[in-house]
Amino acid sequence: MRILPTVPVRGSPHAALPLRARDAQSGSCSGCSCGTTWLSSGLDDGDLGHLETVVSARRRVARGTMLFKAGDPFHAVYAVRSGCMKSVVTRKGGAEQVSGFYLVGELLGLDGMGRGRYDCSAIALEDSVVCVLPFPLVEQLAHERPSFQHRLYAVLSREISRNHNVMLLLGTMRAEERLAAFLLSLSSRLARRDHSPFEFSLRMTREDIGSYLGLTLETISRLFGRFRDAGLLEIDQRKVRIRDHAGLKALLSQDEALAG
Amino acid sequence: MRILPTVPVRGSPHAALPLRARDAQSGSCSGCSCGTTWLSSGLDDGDLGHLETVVSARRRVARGTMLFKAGDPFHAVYAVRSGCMKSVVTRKGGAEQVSGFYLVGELLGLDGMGRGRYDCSAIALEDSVVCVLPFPLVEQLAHERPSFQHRLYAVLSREISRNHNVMLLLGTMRAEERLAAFLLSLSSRLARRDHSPFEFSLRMTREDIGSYLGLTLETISRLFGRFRDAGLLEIDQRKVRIRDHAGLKALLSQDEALAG
DNA sequence: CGAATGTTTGATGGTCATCAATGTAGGTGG
DNA sequence: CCACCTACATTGATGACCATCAAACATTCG
Repeated sequence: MRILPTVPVRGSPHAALPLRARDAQSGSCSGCSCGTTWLSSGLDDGDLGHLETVVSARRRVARGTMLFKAGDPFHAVYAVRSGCMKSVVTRKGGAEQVSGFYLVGELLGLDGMGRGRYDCSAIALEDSVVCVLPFPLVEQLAHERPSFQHRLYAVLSREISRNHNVMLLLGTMRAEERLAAFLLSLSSRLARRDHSPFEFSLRMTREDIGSYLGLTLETISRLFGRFRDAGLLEIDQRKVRIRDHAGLKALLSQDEALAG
Repeated sequence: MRILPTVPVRGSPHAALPLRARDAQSGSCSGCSCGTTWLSSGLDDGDLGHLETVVSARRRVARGTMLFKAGDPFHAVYAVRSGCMKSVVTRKGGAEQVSGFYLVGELLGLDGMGRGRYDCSAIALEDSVVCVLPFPLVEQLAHERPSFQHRLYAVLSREISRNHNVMLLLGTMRAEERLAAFLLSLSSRLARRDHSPFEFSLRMTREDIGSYLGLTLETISRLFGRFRDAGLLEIDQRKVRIRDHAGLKALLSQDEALAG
């Protein structure tokens, strides 16, 4: 196996966590569950064993700071180990949009593979820790383990599918439906991580949500109010409690309900 | 090399073109330039040589018919050899949206790798021919040729980047900007295929364009009128002639122009 | 040629952005 | 501990932008 190129630490001045680096190099990364979500389903244990050799280090990202910036050279993919991140695309004109939120166990930075440069910036929504997966190593491991390879294709492709859903959301849904879809998606993603699907805390601001959904922060705020009044959910600042899951779902297929 | 699994022909009843199948199996696919666009840049000739072994067949797709349907099992990726295709995502509610247009030389079907099923349908905008790239073979070739592998990652990742741009478009641009962006993108993609960037013919209806841009067909029609009146372009039905390329570009960075 | 499909153009209104003002949490230093 | 400050959230008033509905026109195709 080729020697690990030291991963250049970029972006935030906080740098990598040196205290865990030795663990990582020895292949332990104990307690790091980052692999179990994005590559595990469908993998046998043998493949998971190899994943550890890819996790070369972890890195702490303080709230509000950038893990990487659009235009930075692409060296690694990251898995969120704790905390929460957002990715932001920027237009030449200067307009920005949140292009995704990344919860514990989810992967970010995949978009950088194409040009060799990240095309969006990653910013921590709260103090977070990510696992660094240097791309040359990912590539090599993929080459050695066909099932890992397959899994990697799947991850990339699923990112494309996810984007299709966002395009549908932005292109065809009205504000209410967008927020309902967003909340349901968040809920199910959290549920996958042994979190309650009905009670959680938003890590992002109304503005972030609005940007992601193509709406303004005021509209988001009003919608939360409307949802509360309709008995769909309770909301206190960022604490959300879903009261009527079915009701939220019903918002999505409204047109069908009327048509049928 | 493993034996080529016969590619199951799905979707349209038109099936594969038998007359060229022999060519393809012998590895010639003469005149098929589909590979030269999506995998060529940056590849040496040696790799291109291998591409031919992947192109197992071509398939004719009549205007308005489906190459594959959302939910169909994923077996192959397709490269447009002639004609033009669109992809369509469908919501459970029934709402549809055009998620992309594919010109000669471009790849479609990548989104199917994740779940093993296509998550959008591909429909021909005019009588078209596609090259069939059976996925097991693509995978195998990628495994054998690291540079091909790399190229494949790049293609997938670039699709993600492309989607980010569409999300930006749908999330932050107003109708005028969206159409300008669309026309400029089309223009530059055609230019890459030795086509004139200033004079071309739209293969899709106003409704398709509207769906893709998150607008209605009437809005598209009105915008074309406005662009014509502003001297930005000439348009006669589907024939477009760009008269003021800079003017179109200016529409995109409008806010910046005002801010700066 | 007729029928189907796609396009243009007009009138009207809904949805959501914008502007503006007030209210609330969370952190910091006196 | 309180006062303060900053960031975030709520709520209201107004109108822009674009969807919707409707009708006439053009083009393509069988």
